This record gives sequence, C-alpha cells and structure tokens, in this order.
Amino acid sequence: MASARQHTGQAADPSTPARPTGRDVARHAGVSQATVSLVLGGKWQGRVSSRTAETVRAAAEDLRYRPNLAARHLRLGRTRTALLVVPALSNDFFSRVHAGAARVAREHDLGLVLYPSPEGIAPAPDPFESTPATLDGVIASSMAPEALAALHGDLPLVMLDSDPAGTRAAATVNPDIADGMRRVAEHLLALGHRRIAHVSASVGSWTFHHRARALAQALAGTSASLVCTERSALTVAGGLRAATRALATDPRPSALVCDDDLLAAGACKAARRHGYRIPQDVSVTGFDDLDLATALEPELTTVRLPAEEVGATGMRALIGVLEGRQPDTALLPVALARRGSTGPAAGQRSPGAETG
Amino acid sequence: MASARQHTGQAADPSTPARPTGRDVARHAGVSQATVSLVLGGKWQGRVSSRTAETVRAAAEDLRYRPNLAARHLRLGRTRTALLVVPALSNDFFSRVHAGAARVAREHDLGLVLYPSPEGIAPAPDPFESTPATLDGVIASSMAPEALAALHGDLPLVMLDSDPAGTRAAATVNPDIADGMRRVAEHLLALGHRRIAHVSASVGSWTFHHRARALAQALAGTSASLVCTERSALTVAGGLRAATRALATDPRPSALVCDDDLLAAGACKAARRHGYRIPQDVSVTGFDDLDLATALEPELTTVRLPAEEVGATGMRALIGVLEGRQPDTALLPVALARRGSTGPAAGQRSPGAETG
DNA sequence: CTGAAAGCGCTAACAA
DNA sequence: TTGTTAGCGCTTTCAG
Repeated sequence: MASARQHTGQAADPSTPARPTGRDVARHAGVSQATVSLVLGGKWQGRVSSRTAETVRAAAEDLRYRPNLAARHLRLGRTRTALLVVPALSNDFFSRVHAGAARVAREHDLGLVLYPSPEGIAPAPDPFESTPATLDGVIASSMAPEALAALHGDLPLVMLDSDPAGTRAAATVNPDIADGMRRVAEHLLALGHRRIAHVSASVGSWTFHHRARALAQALAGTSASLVCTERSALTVAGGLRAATRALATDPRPSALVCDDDLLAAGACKAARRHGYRIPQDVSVTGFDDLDLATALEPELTTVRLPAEEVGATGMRALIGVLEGRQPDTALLPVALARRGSTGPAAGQRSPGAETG
Repeated sequence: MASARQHTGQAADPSTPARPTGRDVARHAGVSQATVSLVLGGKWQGRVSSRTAETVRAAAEDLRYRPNLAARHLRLGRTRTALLVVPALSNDFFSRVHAGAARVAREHDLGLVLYPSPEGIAPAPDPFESTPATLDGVIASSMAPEALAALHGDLPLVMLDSDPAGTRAAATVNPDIADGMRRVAEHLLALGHRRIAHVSASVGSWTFHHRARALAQALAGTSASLVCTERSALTVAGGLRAATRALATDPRPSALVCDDDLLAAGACKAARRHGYRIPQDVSVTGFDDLDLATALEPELTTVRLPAEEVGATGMRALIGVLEGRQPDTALLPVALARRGSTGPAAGQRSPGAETG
C-alpha cells in the first residue's frame, strides 16, 4: 500500500536532508541494521568479523552517523543521565561541585544535566516539568527540603551539603561544616577574641542552620561569648546591613563570623564605613572560600570546602545506587584558610570581660 | 505465542513497579490509548467529550502518570530542547545570560540544558558526546570559535557575545562592547587621565579582541595615550601580575583599564601593593559589572552588560530559527556604572605630556 | 466522539 | 558470523 508513510504525519522536507539512521549505515555497508548496532555499540567481539566491523565503522563515519538517543533511551528504558540541582549558578561552590560530579560522570559514561533552581522563584517549580531529558537519578546540593518537594518520588536521590537525617535520600555527602565552624571559633579564640558576632544567612537550607548551631556549640563553655546574631539575605548588600547592626552592639564585637564569603564581603564594607580597620580593629571570617575571598583586601580568613570532592563523591554515590549497591553517607574534611582578615584582638576596650 | 515478551530482554523486576504508561491510563479510564494521548496533549477540543477527558485526567492523576519523553521525542523527531554552551559557570554574566534564556524558554515550553565547557580542558570535547539529550538547537556564549568546532554542523546555532561575521551562526546577539569601552575611555578622559594602561585578557574569544580594539580606537586621536597593554589569564591573580607590570611603566599610567572585573580586582590589589591609593593615585576600571564589582572597596567603575537581555534575545532568535524565520543580529545597549574606583587624575607627575 | 494501527530508530533475543 | 524480528511508549491518521 502506498499509504504506508502517510500515517506518520511527517512532511517530507527536502530542505533538511534527513539525518542518517542505522539502516542507512547498514545499507551503505551492505550489512544488516542489527550488525550496525552491535559494531557501534562495541559488542561485536566474537559476533562480527573484524573486517565487517571496519566496513560498518567506515560507513558510519562516511554518513556522519549519530545514533538517535531518543530511540536508544526508549529501547533501554534508561538514559544514563543524572540531574544536578543547585540553588544558584554564579557561586564557585556549586560550579566546583558540578565540576567534580561532571568528571566522575564522564568517567562512567554518564550524562549530567545541571538544573539551577530559578533564583527568586521559591520554591522551585517542578524541575521535571522543565527538564527535557528523562532521568535516571538526581543529585541535589544545598537545597531547602521544600524546594525538592516536587521531586519525583521514585528517582534515586543523593543529597549534598544537606541534612543527613530525615530525608528520603539514598545517600548524603557533606563537607564537615561543624568542624569548619569549630576551626573558625578556635582560631578567633586563639587570637584573643572574646566578643563575637554572627552574621548569619537567612536561608532555609540545612547547611546554614548547621553553621549557626556549630558556632554556638564551639563557643559554649569557652571564655568567649556570642554577643549577637544578625540574619541577612545571602548577598553582599545584606551582609553589609547585618554587620552594621552587629557593630552597633555596645561594647562592640571584636570579630564578625559570617556564614558565607558574600556576607563577609559585606561585613568588611560595614566595618570600614564605621571607620574600623580590618583586622586591627575588627576581624572578619567567611565560609566557603569562594574566589571572592582572595579578591578582597585584606583576603578573607575562611573555611575551604572540598567542593569538587563533594560533587565527585556524590556522583559516585549515585552511581552506586543505580547499580544496586547501598552507599553510605560521607563526611569530607574541610580546612581553615588563615588570611589577612583576622588578627589579634588587641584594642579591646573592656579587657577583663569574662573570666570563666 | 507466549514468547511475545521474552524478546525484549527486560527482566521483570518486581521491586520497581513499572512506571505507568499511556496504556495503563487508558485501561484505568476505560478508553483507548489514543484518547489518552489526545487529552493529555491538550488536543482533544472537539474530538473527545469533556466528560471522557475528565475521566482520563483523573486516571492519569491517579496513577501518577508521567509521559515517557524518550518515546515522545522519538515519535516527534524533535525534543523541544536547546543547549546553552558557556565557557564558565561561576560568573554572573553567564548565570544572568542563562536566566534570561531560561525564562524565554519556559515561556515557549522549551527545555534548556546548560553546558559549561570544561574549564582548563581546551578545546572543549564534543559537547554532544556528553550531552544526554537530543537537541533542536544550540546557543553559545562568548566561546572561542575553535571550541565550537565539534559542533554538529546541521543544528541551528545562535551565538552570543561573539563575532557577528564569518561564523555559521543563524544569528548573533551582542552587547555593544565597543560602546562600553568608548564610555570607559571618555569617562577617564573627562577625569583628566592621559596615560592609560590596558590590562587585557589572554583569552581567544571575540569579545576580548573586540574590547582591545575598541579601547585603542576610542583613545586614537585624543590627547591620551595607551602606554602599555599587559595580557593575563582571566583571574584575579593574573590581573594582579599584569597590573604590577603595567604600574612599573615609567612614567606610570594614571588609569588601568581592565578587560573584566576579575582583572580589575587584581589590578586593585596590585595598586595597593605599590602603595597607591584608589582612586587618588590610580584609577581602575572593570568590565561586565559582576557582583564582585560592588563587593570590592572602592566599588568598581565598570561596564554593565545587559546579560539577561542577551540571553533572552538569543533564545528568541533561536526560537525564530526553529520556526523557520530568519532572525537578524542584535546589538544591545550597555551602560557605564560610575563608582569609586575612578577619580580625577590629580597627582600626575608629568603634567604637560602630550598636547595633541 | 472513539478505537485501531502504524511507525519513529534503536537493541537484543533468536534463527539461520 | 550474520540476518530477522519484536517491541520500547508515544502521536497521529484514518476508519468506524
């Protein structure tokens, strides 16, 4: 019947020469389409003569054949593709996480699609509505739990920089946030700081709650006290305002511990507007060690997170889940980068404050 | 024949209850699978009774049905998905470009996949090797032409912040880089600067070549001269080194024009290490108006690029191409952000240098 | 207004 | 060693 093709509804478009299919390659090489599939899929060992295989490869090259992924995905029922959900793009932490995850994905021949949860739009609209590919698994970094609510329940999920408890994640990979805060606190204590203010991020993700808790714990039972906590949106301008409030405390704090380098940058601006020098009059610490930390002057003392390692470990965990293994939670070590924004608490007005 | 199913090679896996298909929905609703497709595809008006449509929707909801995209893509021959290729992730310019493109994509029900060309690995490995989805089109921003060489020749391509001539792009969308540099030059001239150094990015993309050319042209025929050009990798540390060299010129330049805010941040550090105050002793300008520009102190005078608009316009252009229209090249206006890093060229040692 | 059927390009089981 | 064939889930035409 001549009507065989009219069912498809595909207009024959002569302007775009149809992209070659496996059948075209087969015809060109004088073999069957199945042989093409075997050869190009690398499973021809002991099933196809190497001469034929060569012919097929030549034909594919010749026609500039590229397999149709949609067809492959349909047939296989999997796509070998993972989604990485992050709350923001222009942030080295996430770009480093992505780099690590992408490297491991490449090594395992997996695709990785990056989904920046639309900033400002909260909570994230269903990532899967707008994600074009079918996915085998999801990695989510530093996301507030609500933002993941739309997440399709039956996909393997690995969470990064997130609450290890109480989620439906198959695995969690975290930098040791608490240890980072502890190191910050110890560093400041060793420099003689006793009045410490916390510039905290008003973001609903676990990582910031955890930072606040860790700071409080690290200071508890020491001779230093947390004189105030000022919350702010995660921006330089917000950090400036919050730090301005913190510096208005009387007697003023000698050190500002910030939840993030962006906030710390704002804190530095605030200190200077008050006429304070950094670090002689006030010390400032950041968190994350973004590129920004060393772009500032003085450079920020901050906590270096193993972002690439977090991404890589997370991807390995997801691969484990996909292969049916039961990966466990990982906690990766962090480091304190001591730089110019912290110094001895010299000019304290009230020397013998606490004696505990 | 009972063998009908054993051909598929899909092991019946009781642990993962197979995801429901359109047939399941049809069965559940007591209609045919075609009806399901029509209803859920929104093309049922005047073909299916609204009562049936409602039943189908309920059944789909009930089973938590999600259409299999691979099957749809295979059937349709298109994926309604575009790829956005950028040279780096952690850079507001690109994240803003992405935001603009993603917004327009959403409005048109298109998917957008972000492909950060692996930094450090140059030129980019074939994006299509690692891109999981089949693509309908590509948008590339600020890429060196070689890095796009692997690009599959028959995909519609829109280029952003790139050479409008001599490429195979269907359209080009650029911020008016040359005008930006002109404004920088005029601003410095008006402040009395006559000895200007250029801290340029040693990156092979059109945008930086264009910036250098525009600066030279803007200065030509004025009383000011370009005393030197120091090239550097696109990092703060690189900017510091290049600016250090530039400041060693004798007599020294009174202003450092940088190709990018990152370089400008480095230039500021270099100036301070020389003991120069900004802007009293030396003025510094950036380009791009990254968040970094206002995180620094003093804040950078820089060129604000309409990044979101670039992304949005680029996506609209791609949609135009996909729909068979012939979009043309766009040039979007930029603005000079005058801030604290530039000031009058007061303390010039050699007052009457040129008199042209 | 609804159902039957074809076929997108690929993979893998099976036959030859 | 190679070919034949079924079928993944969907959209769309055509018949009823």
